[in-house]
Amino acid sequence: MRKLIYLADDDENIRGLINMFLSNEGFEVKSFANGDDLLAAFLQKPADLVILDIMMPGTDGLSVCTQIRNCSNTLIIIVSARDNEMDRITGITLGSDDYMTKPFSPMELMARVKALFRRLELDTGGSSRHILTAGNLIINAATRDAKVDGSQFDLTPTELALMVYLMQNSTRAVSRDELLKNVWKFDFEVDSRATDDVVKRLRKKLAAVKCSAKIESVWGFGFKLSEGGK
Amino acid sequence: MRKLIYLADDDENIRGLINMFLSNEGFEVKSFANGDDLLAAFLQKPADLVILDIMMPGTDGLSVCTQIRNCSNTLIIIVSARDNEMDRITGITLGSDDYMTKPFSPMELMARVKALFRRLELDTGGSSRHILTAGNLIINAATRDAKVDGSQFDLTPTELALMVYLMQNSTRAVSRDELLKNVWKFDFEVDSRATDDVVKRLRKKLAAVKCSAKIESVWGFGFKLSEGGK
DNA sequence: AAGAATTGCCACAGCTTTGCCACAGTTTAA
DNA sequence: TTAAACTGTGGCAAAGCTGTGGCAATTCTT
Repeated sequence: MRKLIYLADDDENIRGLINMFLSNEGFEVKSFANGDDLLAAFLQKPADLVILDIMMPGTDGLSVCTQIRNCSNTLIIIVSARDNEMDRITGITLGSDDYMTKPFSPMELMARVKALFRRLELDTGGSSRHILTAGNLIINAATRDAKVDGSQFDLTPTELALMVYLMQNSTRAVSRDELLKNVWKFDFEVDSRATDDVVKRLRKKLAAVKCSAKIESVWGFGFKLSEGGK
Repeated sequence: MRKLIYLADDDENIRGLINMFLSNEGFEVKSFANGDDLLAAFLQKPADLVILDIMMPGTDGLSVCTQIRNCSNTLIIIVSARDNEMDRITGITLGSDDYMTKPFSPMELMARVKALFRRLELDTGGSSRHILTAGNLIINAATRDAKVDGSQFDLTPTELALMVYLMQNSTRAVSRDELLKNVWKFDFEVDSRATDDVVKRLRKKLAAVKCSAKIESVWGFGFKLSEGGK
């Protein structure tokens, strides 16, 4: 799906220029002459990325940045004619993801916009990445390699799949149902303790190789990976 | 958990400087005099963020960047003495998340490092809209995390469900019947003091972790959450 | 085809949760 | 003031959940 980008700058030439470059790259762009209009539009329909000039009539870019960040995770780039250390630092600290000073190269802006979307992709859709880590455990899902402290050990297909799923979702607890659905591909409701069995075997193997990562039980729910004390 | 940062630069002064600043901010830093050493260490134990100089003896920073990006999602910042548009653009395009030119302000580097971690956090952790708060209590219904003042504590399934319901309806008092119907899924009329029991245990747990939010009884009706404190 | 590996299931033991009870303390209403 | 209704508390036992070892069916290997 095409990414939607909002742009606020009081200089019409700059708006046109950036708009052109971004559109050429396949982005959907909406530009605004001031921050208030952008904010209003954003509250109506959030964009995937926002580019804000600091000095604008009405609410300044930094305030708009804070307000957007208060209610959204959207990517934000701040652009400013003022170039001193303090401005950059406050700009970034206030919640923007990048800060560029005018005059800037449109090409560099393009590169940075793409870098931000790439980062978003890596962080969220990251299933394309095959190397997973948890504590001293490294699993390469592509080559089916599992290593602890550099020494390799074996996992069966199911064990590997379960481990990979837990590692891909290591920030949260995963329910047994979710595992049965996504690792076992059972669409229907089943009452099975298959998950417990695989976890049982995984725990034994991980302990045998002194892996710092542990599979913890979440009572009445499922499991959660813990990296284990550093 | 402390973030691990790898840093490669052939200038010992710069290594020391950056190392000092990052350490002061609570990061765990390991610095290397060239890219090859860093890459070797990274393959052994991946870091959370990598800072690469471009011009170094041995493999240059850009190649190291590409190699790391090939096998990992780690955050990468490229730092270079060369400052022209083309360098910046290729640097960012090759897979780094940010590009800074020397000489740079250590404070700005700090700000950008933190911005990258913040983005990572936004993309992975806080992404879900299931975060509920009441006083100093934070419950993430999706990850089943319950925290008071940042320290996590455990809730049983029923306790969690009841707490979430109360927090979702924190503006009003909730009757016992409503709780039995929506949390216990009892369709029929029952005379049960199950709610009181769970509330009893919840109160004990909340008090044990010095939670400012309290479950208040509404006489002859049910319960109501109060944020407490302030 | 025989042997090995994998994997789901079972049964049992041990632990946690949770609803219930009895009783004491509190609030409401007559 | 008193009785009735309601809530807080500790204990308890049934129900539910998890860890474990063993086992059998299936699949993979040789």
